[in-house]
Amino acid sequence: MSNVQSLERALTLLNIMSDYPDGIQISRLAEKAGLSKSTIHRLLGTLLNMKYVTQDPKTEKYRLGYQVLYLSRNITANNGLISAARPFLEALCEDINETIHLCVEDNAEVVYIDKIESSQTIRMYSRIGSRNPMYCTGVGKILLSGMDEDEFKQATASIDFVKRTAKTIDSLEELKKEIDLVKQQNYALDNIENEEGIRCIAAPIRDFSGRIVASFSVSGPVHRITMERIHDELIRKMRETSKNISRQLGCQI
Amino acid sequence: MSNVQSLERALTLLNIMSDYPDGIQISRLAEKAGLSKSTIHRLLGTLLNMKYVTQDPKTEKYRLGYQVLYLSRNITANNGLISAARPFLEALCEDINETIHLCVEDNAEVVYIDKIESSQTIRMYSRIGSRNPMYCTGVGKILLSGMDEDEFKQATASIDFVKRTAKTIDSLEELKKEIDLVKQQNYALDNIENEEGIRCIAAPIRDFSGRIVASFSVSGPVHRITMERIHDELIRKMRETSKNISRQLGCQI
DNA sequence: AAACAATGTTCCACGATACGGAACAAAATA
DNA sequence: TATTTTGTTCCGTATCGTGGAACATTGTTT
Repeated sequence: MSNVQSLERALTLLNIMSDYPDGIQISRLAEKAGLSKSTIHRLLGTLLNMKYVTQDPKTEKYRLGYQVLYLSRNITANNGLISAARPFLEALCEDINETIHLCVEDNAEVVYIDKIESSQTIRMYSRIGSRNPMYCTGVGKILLSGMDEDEFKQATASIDFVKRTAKTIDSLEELKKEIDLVKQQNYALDNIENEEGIRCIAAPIRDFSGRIVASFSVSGPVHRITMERIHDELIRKMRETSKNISRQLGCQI
Repeated sequence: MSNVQSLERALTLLNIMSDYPDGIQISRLAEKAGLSKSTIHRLLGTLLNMKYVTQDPKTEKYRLGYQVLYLSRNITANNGLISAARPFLEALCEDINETIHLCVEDNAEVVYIDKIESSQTIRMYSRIGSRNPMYCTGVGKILLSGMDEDEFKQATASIDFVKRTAKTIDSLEELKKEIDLVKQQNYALDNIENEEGIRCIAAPIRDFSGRIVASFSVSGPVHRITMERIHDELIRKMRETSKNISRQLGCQI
């Protein structure tokens, strides 16, 4: 049940390195990872040979290698989705000028698989590939609302409800109620439930069979994403975009 | 000097999995990798825990996980090359208003590491991190032209020449001739050799030692990228930009 | 339905292999 | 020049990864 030690360590090194796009030296890596230099050195040797890491020819620091890009090129299970959705999300972004995220579910979490940035100076911090719980995000609620009973049970079985803000949902009963609401209105809010000062509205993306396969969201600071704006403008535009992308995927609704 | 066994094996599994975007089961992996099922199972366990791999909830097949996306996000972000080249490429794009790509070689393929989009409505489809063969692209020819004999041999040893269009180069002899030409003129064309209706011109980027470390290209539909325009305008402007970026990297030429 | 095949998972004893301290080399800093 | 920091190599040890075997589960064939 425990991890393969050397592998876990090496992957941790990759994770760390991804935070240092300009490279990082062995000693720092040793500190960060809490490992001896010789261990790091050995693991880096293999990572270098396998092209998962490169050594900057000038600074001699270690950086992630292009093999990682090579891998990511074929996470195409959702690549079709991403390229289908992008033009619509870009149009929406241009229209409302707020950050937009595209998400899918993975292991009962929300994963951000694409992102369109607004030109606003105050931007969301987020990162493609990063994760969030489902119970406190609009995109998560949407994905939950598309699940059948079994899937829902599994996805919510081991939730550790943490009150991230005053408004965070913190019980299963409450969550179930909320999801019922989401099913009715066909959009979901994260009304300052995940991060202080951030409000967010999300809508579903359905495939040919009508199943919800992804969700997208508009998020931003509460003073820009007001409840008025949501009702006057955003709900309508989200529905529009939701319908357009879903149609692109063959959804007949 | 030898690799950490378990790590090398696990990375090989990732490489294999990247060829199966819809997932692959343990037994197939065992075949492909020449390892026992139990070993694969154990390694996959750690890869799953670290989110480098996911298991498709329906088919139970294993696919690359989103952690790989997370990693790849920042590879391109601050590559010194990219940030050095970007302002020049942006200026060039603004000037000629066509899509521009920045590429490096990796594993005998061209990898697109940056892209500047024109405001034209008819755009190239491409994606950062995607790959193309070297023999049928302008950027590839440039990178080949910068290789010494050994490197060239290795990069061209296992080319599978596919006639993507009527004009695609489809033999090693022809390719060698073409590369000799490229060396002389210091730019390369993809004259509708990769994709129907698309023409492209590429130029090298050299580092402090004069070595070609990257290439960039202007591509677009043949009716905009005409041979006249190439000779009257583009060759000159590409040379200019090539020189400027290379100087930025310390190249003295 | 029964027999069979293929696949995924768990267990375990063995020994190969990954481990980290130490010692060394090289470079940066004082 | 002395001193600290960083990268690399070496090696004895015990830990950790290994693959076979046995079991469980599912799908296929007769």
